[in-house]
Amino acid sequence: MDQNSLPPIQTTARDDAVLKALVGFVRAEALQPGERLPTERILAERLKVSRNTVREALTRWEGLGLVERRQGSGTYLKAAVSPDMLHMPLTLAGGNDFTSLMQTLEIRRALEAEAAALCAERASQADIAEIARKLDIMEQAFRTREGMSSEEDWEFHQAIYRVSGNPLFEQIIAAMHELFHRFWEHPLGVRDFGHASFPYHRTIYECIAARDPQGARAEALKLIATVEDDLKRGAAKLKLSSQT
Amino acid sequence: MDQNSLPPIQTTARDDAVLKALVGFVRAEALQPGERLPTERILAERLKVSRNTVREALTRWEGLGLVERRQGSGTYLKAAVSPDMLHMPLTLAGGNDFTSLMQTLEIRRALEAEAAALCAERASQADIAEIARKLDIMEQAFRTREGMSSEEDWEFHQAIYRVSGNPLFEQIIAAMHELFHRFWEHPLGVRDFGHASFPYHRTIYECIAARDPQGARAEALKLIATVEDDLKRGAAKLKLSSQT
DNA sequence: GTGGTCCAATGGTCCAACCAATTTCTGCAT
DNA sequence: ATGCAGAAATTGGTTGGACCATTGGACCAC
Repeated sequence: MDQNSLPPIQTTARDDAVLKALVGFVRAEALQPGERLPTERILAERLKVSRNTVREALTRWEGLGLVERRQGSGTYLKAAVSPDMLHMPLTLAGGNDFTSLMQTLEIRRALEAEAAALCAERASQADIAEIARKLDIMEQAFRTREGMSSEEDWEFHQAIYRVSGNPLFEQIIAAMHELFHRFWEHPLGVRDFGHASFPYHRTIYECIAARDPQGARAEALKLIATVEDDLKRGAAKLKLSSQT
Repeated sequence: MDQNSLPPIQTTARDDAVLKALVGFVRAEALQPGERLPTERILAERLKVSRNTVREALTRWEGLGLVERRQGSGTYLKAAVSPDMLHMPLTLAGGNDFTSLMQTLEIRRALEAEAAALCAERASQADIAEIARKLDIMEQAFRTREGMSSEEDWEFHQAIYRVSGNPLFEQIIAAMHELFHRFWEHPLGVRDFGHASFPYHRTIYECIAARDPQGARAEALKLIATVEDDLKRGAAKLKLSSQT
């Protein structure tokens, strides 16, 4: 017997049902992000459930960033909803903590390499031209400002994720990038943070233009490795300075 | 008199305060994942807030995957908590269609390979023994039930993610695993789905036990490749059957 | 042991208020 | 009419109390 043939019975799932009904409502009314959805009291009455249950459901959506509640005003849609959304709550310990940054880099290393390889496989001529444009902008910003510009750098990488044909790359890395950003602004005392990664942007591009997935993957790995080195240097420096 | 002994009345953000207090409690008691935390009624009484407020707070933690509630039993810690956790709730508009599943597989391929490699680098003897145990259970389930058991298979992979030392692997892949589960409920007519992946579980383990990161990475890639093939076969079959 | 029954503990839901922030309306002075 | 301060209505946030459904252990008869 296959235990999968006996799915666990589910007698109650009130708040889940509320959310499902709410998805249906949003679609039926074609609600756009920013619009207000019915008050908790109305929802409770219409769905024939307690207001508490409605609140628990909305609390879940609020935690997922799908909705925003304003006391005295109402509850507002914050993002598009669809019947089969995939929720990926990521939690990592510590903010500027070295370990968590290193952990995000391990994830990014895996995804960046894969995205670069896929990009090299799938890029059209137009895609390659677009990436070249972002690369030029980044390189020019690097020369005029004499240092890595996180803004233009990010644009370049995003172009690669987009061309990879898989939107998940951009979304996942974007979530972690946000975390990285605050720290990027004021690096850990490493003056030329990210400097070493500069040349690899062009080598990645050249591999993509040459339709060389393995090369693109290798160059992406080298790029992340330089960032990891910078991070380790910064951590060592920080450790020294905190030893009074 | 110590003014710290006066519980400051925050007019707003009650449930946030509850979570902060809960973080303090978990650290003070050194609660490990899997352990039970106080009942809602006790928390409400101790923190001098309503039980509903406690519930809203716990609902948020449940949504973040930090905690699991079992009716009639209690609320259990599911992950380590720290005062300065960073949450990145990421919701993706997915679907049960072939394309979405393929996209999640591309992400999983990247992460699975990296996790296997890191695991091979970092595994202690105890870790290796634990993975061997999960592997045995899985192989036995395979033989007795003559087919891949998603439950035991998942346990094996989770063990690898855990040993990798980076909780993000488990978190991200777990979210995508959930999506796959839905799909498994509605099988695409491929009877022996996942069958081909079976032998690679042992080869991955052997590479890990031999502390061979590159080998582990290669075997993990082969495993994912078999799943991709199964998926493609299922999609082709579905396409045929839908052509009336 | 095995299988039942009972019972206390616990999360899930409900109700009916009241509080706090916000928005809307009202009415008066200009 | 206009502007604006204050009242009133609206809405999310909180409270306390009650009951239901599930769980898991204790106890008992067989």
